[in-house]
Amino acid sequence: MATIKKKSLDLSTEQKIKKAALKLFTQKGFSATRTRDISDEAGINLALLNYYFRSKENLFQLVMAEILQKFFSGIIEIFNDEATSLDEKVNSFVARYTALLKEQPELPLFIFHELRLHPQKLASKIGLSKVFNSFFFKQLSAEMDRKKIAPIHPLHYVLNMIGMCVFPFIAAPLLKHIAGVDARTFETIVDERKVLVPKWMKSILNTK
Amino acid sequence: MATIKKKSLDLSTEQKIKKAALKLFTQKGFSATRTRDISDEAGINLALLNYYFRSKENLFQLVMAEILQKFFSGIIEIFNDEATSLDEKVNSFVARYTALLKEQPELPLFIFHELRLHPQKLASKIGLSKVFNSFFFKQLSAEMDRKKIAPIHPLHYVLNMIGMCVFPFIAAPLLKHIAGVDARTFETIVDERKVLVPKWMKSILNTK
DNA sequence: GTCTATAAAGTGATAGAC
DNA sequence: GTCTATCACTTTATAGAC
Repeated sequence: MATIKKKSLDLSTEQKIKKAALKLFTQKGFSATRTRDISDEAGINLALLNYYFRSKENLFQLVMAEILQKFFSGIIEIFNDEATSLDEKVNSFVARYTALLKEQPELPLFIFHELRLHPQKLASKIGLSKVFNSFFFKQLSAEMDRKKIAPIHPLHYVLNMIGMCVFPFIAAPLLKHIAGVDARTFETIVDERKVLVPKWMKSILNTK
Repeated sequence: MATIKKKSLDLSTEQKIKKAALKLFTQKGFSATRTRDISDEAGINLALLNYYFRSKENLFQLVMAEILQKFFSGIIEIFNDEATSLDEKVNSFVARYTALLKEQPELPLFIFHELRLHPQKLASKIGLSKVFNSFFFKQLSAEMDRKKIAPIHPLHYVLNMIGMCVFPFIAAPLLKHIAGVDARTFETIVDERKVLVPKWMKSILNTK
């Protein structure tokens, strides 16, 4: 009992602040989030936020770095795996990102929103240079060669795959609050897509 | 020469403010936009903003109403046209929204972002109740009946169609500033999709 | 490390002259 | 209608006691 693992109830002050910041930044974005909101959410004093992180901006950068790392590392990893087929990569991608997004549904809207406001500042935190000459792209080219159909720019394929996984979560507020889709139906849809998206991606490769 | 049409250079003060507000709100969102930014952009005095629109909030509501109307009226219109086939509707939708988004690429990210923050406040401004029993949905059901394949929830189909058009513009900051896709390539991709998306939508209907 | 109090700057809005 | 000046309030950040 000398050293016990940290429970969610007894986080360090620093961790409490980061957790609260993660939640509020992703929900409301950088500009709409007040440092007081964060300190309240964390259940600590406002001054402690600056004691630990110096500034709101600095706290944001730290949280953002973790989020971007978490969000994009999966793509690199899957795309560069030389042991898996194209189909397997699509399956992995869809399964992994659907799971991630069910856990943190606000992530895509948050990331793309902030990315638009500060593209330069965040660019250094994302290593995506390896994507375009990844093993995935080679496999994709080979597959299009093998078929008799007219090849498409690989970007089309990636946009479709990512978009099909991510867009439902971007459109979720619209679906739920305006189109009247209930939470139950939304979850069913998302789950069905884990099977459907890979099928559609195959049929896209066969479209002439 | 007595009455001449308004040129973009001699807009009324009220119009100048609305134009500036539209630009800045869509670029940065409500929270990150300062009323001073708007007055500067419009080339007028800050006090005039409140003289004409009473408050930032009020100006936002007005601008937002126009944006939402512009963005969603097209869907209703196309979906309820009983004179066109399913394929024609998809073609119309893709052509119309691609053109709209090439003109105002920030629209989707802005709309979905604000929609998430104030779903209730904006819900009344969007009439989407008619979508789910639209003629489009009836045609879609009929088409899936006619084919021998297992039918999918119509929401899958709509999410794919809208997502395939809209997602490239949501991902644009990522593509341009992080993945290194130049503006020229991006435009080519978007233009190619005007032809490709309808094809893919057909093949999705044939996927078993 | 944590708190209270407060400084310093930003931001929406208005009064009042022209 | 348009401007300058300014108010009232919010928000980030820090100083200093404990």
